[in-house]
Amino acid sequence: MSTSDVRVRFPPSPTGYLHIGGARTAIYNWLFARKHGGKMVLRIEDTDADRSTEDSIRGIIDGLEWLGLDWDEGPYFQSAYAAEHAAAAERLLAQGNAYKCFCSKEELEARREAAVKARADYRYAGTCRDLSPEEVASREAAGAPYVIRFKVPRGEGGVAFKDLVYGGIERSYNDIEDFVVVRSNGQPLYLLCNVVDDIRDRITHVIRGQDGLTNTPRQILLYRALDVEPPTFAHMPLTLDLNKAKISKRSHGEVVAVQFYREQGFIPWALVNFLVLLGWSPGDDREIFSPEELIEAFSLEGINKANSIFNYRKDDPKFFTDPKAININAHYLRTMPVAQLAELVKPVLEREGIWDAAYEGKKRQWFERTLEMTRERFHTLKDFATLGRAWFADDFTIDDKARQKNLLKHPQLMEWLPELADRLEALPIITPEEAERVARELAETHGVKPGIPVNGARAVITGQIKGPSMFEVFAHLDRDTVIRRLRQAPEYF
RNA sequence: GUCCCCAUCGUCUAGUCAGGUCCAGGACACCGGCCUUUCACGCCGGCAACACCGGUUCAAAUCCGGUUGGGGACGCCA
Repeated sequence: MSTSDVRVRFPPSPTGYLHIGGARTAIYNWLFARKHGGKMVLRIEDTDADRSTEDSIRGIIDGLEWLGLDWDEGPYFQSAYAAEHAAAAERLLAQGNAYKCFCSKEELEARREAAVKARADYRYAGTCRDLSPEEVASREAAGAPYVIRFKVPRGEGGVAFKDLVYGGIERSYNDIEDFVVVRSNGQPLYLLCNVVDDIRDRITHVIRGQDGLTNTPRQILLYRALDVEPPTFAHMPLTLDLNKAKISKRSHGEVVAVQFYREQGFIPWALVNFLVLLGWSPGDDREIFSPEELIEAFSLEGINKANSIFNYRKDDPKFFTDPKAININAHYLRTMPVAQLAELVKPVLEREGIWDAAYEGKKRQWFERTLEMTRERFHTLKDFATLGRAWFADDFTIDDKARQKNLLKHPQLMEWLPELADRLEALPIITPEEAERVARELAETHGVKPGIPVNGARAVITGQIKGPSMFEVFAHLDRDTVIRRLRQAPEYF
């Protein structure tokens, strides 16, 4: 097989949002396709009609697009191929690979419950497996509803396959029950639809979560019955929470949704970079990858077999998601080309109503310099509009700690700060050097350490307790703004 | 309960397939120091793991068996 024959698929069911676990599956598929010059197919598994609305589909696609994961074909919709699914079921029936089962749902459920109660193993007993054609015909004629079950081989032997992550997997026939492929209402089930779709889409590699591992032997049986060579399988470990439970929106909330990261000011690629590391490693110490580097480094062999844990603590005051994710995002924030960062900050400021069109015009340089000065201590794009608000707008609020520690502690600042304003105003042009000189002179005049007036100025000018060198700030910010905010200092006391 | 899978620092992981170079390396988080007008960045240092028991071997995180623990599947969901 030439490498360009690789075809993978990402088949989400529409849920209205992209789950980070799903995103991780998409990422691995995408990387594998890109690495081998293959194609990725997006297929929406919308057979469950009540869950599939236009909005719920949109949510998935939005998430993928935001992450920058592109696909080569699709989106295809599973529901569009109902006729093919039904035809496959007919074929299985005609070939004797499947049979009609008239057992009632209630009856089966009762048996299952009894088995659970008796702590026994439950499996369909095969009651209808050997019904005579006459019997089948008469029940059908009587209008008895039936499902179609796959006829799993009986006796010795089993299904074996080589998983690209887990290695050899084997399951004996005896452990596989005659599973249902078509509902009593005539609708084929996922197991069959999925196989039929993968055959039609000529999928060569199925890369999916480990929760699909037990489906694989049954699906291989389906491939065989349909006389098609099964694809290669690669199952990836799951992502769990700190209690080793599956992460879900129901129990963990928005943190599991990709959209949440967009709202929180994540850089899309940073999230991809974080997610790919959750269960995969290049085999060396690298952790930060450009898309090209990641495609180059990626391989299914690097996927870990053990489940990984998404290190998220609900209500953690310091980290709103896995600390490593935030760290990686912060890394990109402070190292990416500033022009590129500007593109990402723009919508954030726009949303807050503090964007100035001149930032793309004559204030472009000033804007980019501002980003450079502030990004060192920010973690998300949102920080530019919150912690960094004073750089772009007058409606910032002063941090309480900054007010307590750098202002109220030194009541004389009520006079010193306006005095600093006077001294700065007297300068023909405020340079960092000149600003430092006048600030130090002022401190000396009053016999205090320079840090006192300087940090007081930081509080009233930036609203923060921390930030870049204030001498740089005096010179960088609009002269009138600096002087005005210093003169307003007494208002904070 | 049955079947399948897994097991290295708090978390993500390297090392396991080809046993010795590993009294186990990196990253995040945490703690300390340096730098500094502040904080961050950066740099330096610290804390911290081979689940347990047995076997094979001159030698085991690495191979084998068992135990324990965890996860997944067991739907007329996808």
